[in-house]
Amino acid sequence: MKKNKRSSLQDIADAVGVTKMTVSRYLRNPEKVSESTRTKISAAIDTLGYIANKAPDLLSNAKSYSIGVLVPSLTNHVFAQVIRGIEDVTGPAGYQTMLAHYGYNPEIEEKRVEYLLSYHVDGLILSETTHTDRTLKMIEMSGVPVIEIMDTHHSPMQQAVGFDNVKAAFDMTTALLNKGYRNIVYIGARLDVRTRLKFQGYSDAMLAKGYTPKSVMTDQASSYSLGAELLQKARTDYPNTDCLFCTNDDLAIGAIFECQRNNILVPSQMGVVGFHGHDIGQAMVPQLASVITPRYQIGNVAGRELLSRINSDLDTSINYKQVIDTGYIVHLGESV
Amino acid sequence: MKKNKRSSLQDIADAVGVTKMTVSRYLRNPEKVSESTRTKISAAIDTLGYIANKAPDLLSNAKSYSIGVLVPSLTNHVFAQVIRGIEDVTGPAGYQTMLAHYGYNPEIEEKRVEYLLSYHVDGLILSETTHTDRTLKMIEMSGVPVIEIMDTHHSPMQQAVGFDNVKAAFDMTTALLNKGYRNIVYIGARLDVRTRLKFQGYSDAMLAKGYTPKSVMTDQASSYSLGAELLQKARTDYPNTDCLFCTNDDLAIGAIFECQRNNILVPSQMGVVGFHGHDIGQAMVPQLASVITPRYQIGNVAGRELLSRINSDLDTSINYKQVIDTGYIVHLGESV
DNA sequence: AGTTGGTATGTTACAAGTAACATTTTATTT
DNA sequence: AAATAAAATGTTACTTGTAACATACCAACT
Repeated sequence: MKKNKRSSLQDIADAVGVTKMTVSRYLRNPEKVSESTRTKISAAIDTLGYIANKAPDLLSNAKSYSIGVLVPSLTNHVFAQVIRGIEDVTGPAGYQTMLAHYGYNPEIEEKRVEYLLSYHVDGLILSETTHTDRTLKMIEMSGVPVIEIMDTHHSPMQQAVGFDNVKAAFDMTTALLNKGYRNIVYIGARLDVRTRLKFQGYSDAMLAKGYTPKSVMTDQASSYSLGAELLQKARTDYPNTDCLFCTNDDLAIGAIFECQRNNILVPSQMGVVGFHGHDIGQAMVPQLASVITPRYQIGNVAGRELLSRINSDLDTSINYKQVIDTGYIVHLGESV
Repeated sequence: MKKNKRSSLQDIADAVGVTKMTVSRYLRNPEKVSESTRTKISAAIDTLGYIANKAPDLLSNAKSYSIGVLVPSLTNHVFAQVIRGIEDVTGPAGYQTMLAHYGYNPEIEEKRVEYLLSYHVDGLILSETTHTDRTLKMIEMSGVPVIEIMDTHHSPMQQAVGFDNVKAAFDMTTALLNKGYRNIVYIGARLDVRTRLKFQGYSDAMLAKGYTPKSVMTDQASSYSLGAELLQKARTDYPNTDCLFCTNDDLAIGAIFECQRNNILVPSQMGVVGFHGHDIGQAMVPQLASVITPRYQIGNVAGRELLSRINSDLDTSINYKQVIDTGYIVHLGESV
């Protein structure tokens, strides 16, 4: 049994007894088609279940009204809010999001970018500042506007929206030192660029006040249970640890749970700090100290900027460098 | 300044001095092109940064090697694992995922389905069992295979992979009653189909043993803070509440935190149960009682089935009804 | 030299929809 | 009734890549 081919404009036209041009007009400017024809076409479309084909749009190089959004991971709660921020701007403007993820891997990112460009997305939002050479080349040649989100520490391809991870970690570490912590250990997982940047900020702050940076790092993916493990490792490696600066909230929360299981009082015996300020950390007891990052706003601004560049006549992809800093809030909560 | 148009096969051909057919051959069957031409084409492609255009694939009705995956929400952690399960099968087989979300709204789902079909996806995975008439029509006419995941309580369009939400809630409620709880209150948010199915299972179990179902419901989206609120509402509405059966882990965890803030002992003064068995609930203190659902496996099985139908010659979209039940585990943890 | 066979490359047609222009039909005016 | 304007519909050309067929070229053999 053969699959029933989906119906094209031609099929509708045949059913009604006009040319496909008339059907095309009906879809685009109904008022240019006579009342009687309109009724017949409408009925035929309902009966045959017509679905537009994107191919001609791509062919004629028209706008696809799609934007490509690349996030490293769907498990990472950070990006759900970023995406909401993007779509709250792009959706009402008639753009659909093509969402893909690449597991923090630049080679996979390259494949995803190629995929998105092969569908002629009108713009790209990337979550990384490091890319393969071919990724850079493809984007440059395609001429689509690109915005890199989350980190503004590096010089952007074209435009970046986010905050400075080094500075954020520096500020948080300084606040912890001011609170009296001295043996702060940095806890890192999935050694991606941002984890390294935060470690740098932490180290800078420690060294600035004459303390030694210490860290427990792994390339495993973050999880609550990993946070528990790394707390134990920190206490073994550095027995007088008085505070953990975790690269994200998941690790921090896992560490706090492990403290609870081992009757280590937080914050009096152990301070614990996360990064991003997720709901769960803010809802838990004790409330988690964290750097609260404006994820929704980052998405929102990125979406707005991207749209404005898509709708600009200028080729903004050439010789265009701009950084938009959305800031962050050092929030000390109850866990330090 | 005009945007630099992306290069086509024709541009490569012009640069080398052959026809685009030769370039096409180079990409598809390099051995059919002479050594010298091959070298020149390869160089030109590098220089011009050629990216394939998907349009001709769509036009010639060839397979797009894309599958559409529709999830209700990206915030809901349930689906991150489902997607991983899907892509672990479809990725190695050369399929890309077109991911979209619809905020639990059938009208938006309809738009997303239309969007995905306009890009000629080879198959669809939907997370819902209720759809608009037009959604059903479009899918039927397009002839693409569809799999509905998560719930198997309803009769599927074609094929469903998941578990029976009614039965799962019934089993959990029965386990709670066997443990001695009598005043179990059902806590529901975002009144989607699955929340209602679970409430039905809970009610059936309560009534079967002669107890009165009680519930606190809201159509707000789930969150940890909402769980805290609903705990308080349950205690106000039903002062002798001894256990909360929450429609998901987020609400349950929020409720437990609120108990901790109010010095209500869990489980001795209040049992709390969630649904889905997420990491966070399993890592926390006390470990959350929950119905552990095989989300990765659901995605995996759905992906496998979809691929097998895409690659089948038969038109499996007609007169095809199959339900694959992946089961679930009632896990009582430490919070009851 | 002429035939055969293989290799490399070219030509044409096609898929779906639309812009631009062309033609036909209908309505309105003189 | 003829002329004109306006409305409705049709025709052609174009976008990209590839299948199917056609041609050109060169080497090997009779």
